[in-house]
Amino acid sequence: MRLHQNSLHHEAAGTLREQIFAGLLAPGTFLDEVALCESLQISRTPLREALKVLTAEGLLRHEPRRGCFVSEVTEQDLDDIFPVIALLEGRCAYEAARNATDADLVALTTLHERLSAHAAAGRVTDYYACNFAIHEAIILLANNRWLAQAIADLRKILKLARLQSLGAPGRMAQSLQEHLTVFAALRSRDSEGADAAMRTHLTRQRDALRALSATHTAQTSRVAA
Amino acid sequence: MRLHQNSLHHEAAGTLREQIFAGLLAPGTFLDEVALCESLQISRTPLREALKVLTAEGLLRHEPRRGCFVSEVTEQDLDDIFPVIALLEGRCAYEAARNATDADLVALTTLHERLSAHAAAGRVTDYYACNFAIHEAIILLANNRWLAQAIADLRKILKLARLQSLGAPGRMAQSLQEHLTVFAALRSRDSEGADAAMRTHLTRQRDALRALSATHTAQTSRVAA
DNA sequence: AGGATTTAACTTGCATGTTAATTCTTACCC
DNA sequence: GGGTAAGAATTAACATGCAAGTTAAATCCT
Repeated sequence: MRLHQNSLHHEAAGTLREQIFAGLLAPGTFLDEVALCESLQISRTPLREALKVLTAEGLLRHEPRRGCFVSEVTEQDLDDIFPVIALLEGRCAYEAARNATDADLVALTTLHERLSAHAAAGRVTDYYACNFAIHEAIILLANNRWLAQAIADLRKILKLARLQSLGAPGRMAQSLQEHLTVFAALRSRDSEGADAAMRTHLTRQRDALRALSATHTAQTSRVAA
Repeated sequence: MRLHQNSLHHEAAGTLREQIFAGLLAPGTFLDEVALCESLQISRTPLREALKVLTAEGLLRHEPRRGCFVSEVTEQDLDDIFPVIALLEGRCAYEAARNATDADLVALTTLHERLSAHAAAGRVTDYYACNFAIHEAIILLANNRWLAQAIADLRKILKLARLQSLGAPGRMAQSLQEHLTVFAALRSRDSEGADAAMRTHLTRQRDALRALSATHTAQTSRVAA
């Protein structure tokens, strides 16, 4: 009857993951099995298998005999995660500087031209997407499956937190400059420089975020007062 | 009737994980669901949930409509994983040098005394265990949940490969010296030095392993010839 | 009236039945 | 004799039913 190209639990895990990233399932919310079964139009078995997968990924937290809840990401988690990603993506930049072919550099040039254009025009969403593409490209150039995996695992948690650091005034321009510095190092095959520049970029990203959340909490407490 | 302290799928995942690490389920072997159900005395549902968890961890590989197989670790994987672990545990040593209290250093002193004794007496198994305890201690001292998680994820894959690098002649003595170098840096709060020493230690570990596998393949091919 | 205890509704967790896809076997045709 | 196609067996994937545990409300006792 039905074409089982991909298994249902795999599909379910995918859609739930997207819903979590989209904020439809916010951190802390309880996941009612039967309700999700109705919404996904599947039975409880594949759904429960999907929940196990997402729990193993760290997106959900499982309390025995209580059920699953969307994981919550604290500021402490961000303080822990960002330095690790900086280390790992720094390493990617290091390797990328050694591995990149001329064709790779041409492709990266195009991406950076687009990034500059988006920054100049103030297109935040496009900037996010292009920024993401550049990071992905550099990770691919590192050509290390497990390095990429480790980064992906941690970035999943960040995605769950739905950070929007570019909201800080001037952050997009600063981010662009950092990216151009990384790219300059890549072009001149300066692996150490690329490593350092990428670590700086991600450290600054965390700083921008922290500043933003500080002003935000200050605002909310001012409203509360 | 039965006390459901831990759920069955959780228990099953644990025992299967141990069986994989112990080599009872060797890389490449197919996991027959009904056979495992009999051996674990559980039904197919919790078993399948356990398989999903282990697949997410990377210990198993899942082929749609075919089933699960124990993951195989190639030399390429080792070449990819070791540098990443070196980076991450290096960072742990860096943080540990800054975080360790005097009491922590006393505990580490005891562990290193034991490590030296095991090395002097040639007790390989005890050396492994003590070596592992020291690595764990330093990871804990780094006090970064996600850094520890990333390391644990990668070490799981290494455990699956059942590496025994201490088989190389003189490796245990060399390993001991490297550990003592790391510890000296920790004691003098030299975070950069601790980082570098730990990275060196793990790089050498990979080298010892590569040399060992080279002699092994040379031997087997000699036998085959 | 306030607190403790019992009980009922609900939900998770496990077992088993059912379906459908893949693979292996076998027979048949070229 | 080799290759292909049809069919049978195997089994992964899904649905459903049942049992046990948790939560919360209602009743009873002090």
